[in-house]
Amino acid sequence: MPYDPSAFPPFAVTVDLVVLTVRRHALCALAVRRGEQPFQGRWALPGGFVRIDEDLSQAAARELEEETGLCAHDPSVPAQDNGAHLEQLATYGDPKRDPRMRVVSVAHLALAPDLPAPRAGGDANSARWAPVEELLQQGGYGRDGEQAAPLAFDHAQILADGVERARSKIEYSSLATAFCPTEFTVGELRRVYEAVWGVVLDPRNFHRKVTGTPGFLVPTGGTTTRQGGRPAQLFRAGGATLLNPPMLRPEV
Amino acid sequence: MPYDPSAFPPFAVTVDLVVLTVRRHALCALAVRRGEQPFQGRWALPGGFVRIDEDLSQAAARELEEETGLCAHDPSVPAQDNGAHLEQLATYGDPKRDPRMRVVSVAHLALAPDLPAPRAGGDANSARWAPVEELLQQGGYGRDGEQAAPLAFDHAQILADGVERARSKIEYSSLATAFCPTEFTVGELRRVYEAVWGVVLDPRNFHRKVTGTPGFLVPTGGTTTRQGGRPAQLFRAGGATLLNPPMLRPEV
DNA sequence: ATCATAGTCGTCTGCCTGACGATAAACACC
DNA sequence: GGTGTTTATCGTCAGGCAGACGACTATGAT
Repeated sequence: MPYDPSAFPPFAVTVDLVVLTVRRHALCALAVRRGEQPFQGRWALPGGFVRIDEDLSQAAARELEEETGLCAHDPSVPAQDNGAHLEQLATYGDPKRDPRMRVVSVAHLALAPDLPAPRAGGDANSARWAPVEELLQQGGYGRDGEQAAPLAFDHAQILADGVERARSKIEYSSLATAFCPTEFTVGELRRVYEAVWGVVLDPRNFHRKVTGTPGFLVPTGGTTTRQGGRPAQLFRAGGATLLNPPMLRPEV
Repeated sequence: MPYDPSAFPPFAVTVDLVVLTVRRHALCALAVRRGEQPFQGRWALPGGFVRIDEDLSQAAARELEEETGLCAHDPSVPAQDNGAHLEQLATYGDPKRDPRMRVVSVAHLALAPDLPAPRAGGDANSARWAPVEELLQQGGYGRDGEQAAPLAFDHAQILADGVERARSKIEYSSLATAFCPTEFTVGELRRVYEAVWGVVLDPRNFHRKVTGTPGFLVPTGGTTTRQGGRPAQLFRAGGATLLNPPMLRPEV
């Protein structure tokens, strides 16, 4: 097929973000309220156009920083600053996914600790953390009795794919630590797994597993009682990124 | 950020294909020779522009059919026709990846059985199956003593990502059967694993594992001696797509 | 002082895997 | 027809790991 630079069909390319965190024992995602048509007033995933001189991961990091103030954490740099984990998720390009024009969206997945409060230009009403089940249930009712309209565009599918990626990835990688602050306890890490998977885990077997996996956790020497009860050892994420053998999700 | 439909930067969107098969005990990928600048005469992955009214997966299936005659196998349809497995891999959008213009490429991964001979408009010289190590080694020499120039664009990276995806995915899914004909023996399936992973597996433990995993293999009742030696039972791929527990790749 | 809460260490049992012996059924060759 | 070679298939055994669960420890609350 002969190549003609002027003949290619023009596309708009965007990045959409699935930003996940764990709050109050629930897996939550960042949602923003749309100010314009289409889907005006509906909740959507944060995102925006890729600039012409910008790499896809740069665009995703920029959008993440604009929406949350989080600094994207490059996976190739093991130094754990206060940044979030960011990785490409999948690309969505159905011709009818945006009624205005042909848009291809490269979705990214970000995992962040609980700390940050959402900010969207200072308008607290236009961005929020919402439990993923609330965002994904179609036609149900939200926490305040508000009608839970489905997410705009195909964002429900994107969110579902991102959640599934996160659920499976913490099985065989140390990525669950991305949901924790720099220093955390085994119990806090266990509550992350419980929230993401929606299950209850045995504290003793979990403790044996994570402390027995070399490179997963590094003790800092300190302890804390911020969860109540007996003081717990504080850990930092170790250098290992792949868990072998993996942490198995209980079946069904 | 106000939305202006005339203001978005225009991108070209393409699909590139990593088509893998197992031939002569080696994992091979489909490569096509470029007829135009840039990278004229170099080997590249097959691919092309996404049409304006076409979904990404449709475009990938169309390119796959054009290059190999293979019919894409929709993963949601368990009926195993003579089609290949096809899934989205990742999207590559470095601003400098194509010197001519801004191109975002949505790479797809296809797994096919050995049978098909490459065809690219009847020109046998412009398409071939090449062992992936040969395509990935930079500056080495190919089988015929031909200088093995690196693949065009960022296709070496795309191919490496596709190979790694295939290697890890056959661990926990039944996808290795996509490399086999409709009916196959346990030994043939084992040779697929050995070729993809580049290891040697114990035939006895492998046999126990795959025949003991419910839903993985369904005996057809027939036998064959096409591999020599004692007749082997013939199997078909079962309905199970996820292997639990997974098939573990030997370490190092 | 007592209780509730959370963390940590052990034990036991069953399952799975890796290593490897043994047997079975075809073909090639003499 | 024997003999060797090749591949398939079944069995055995020991070690590792996970699930179930008992026991003990160290804090704060009342």
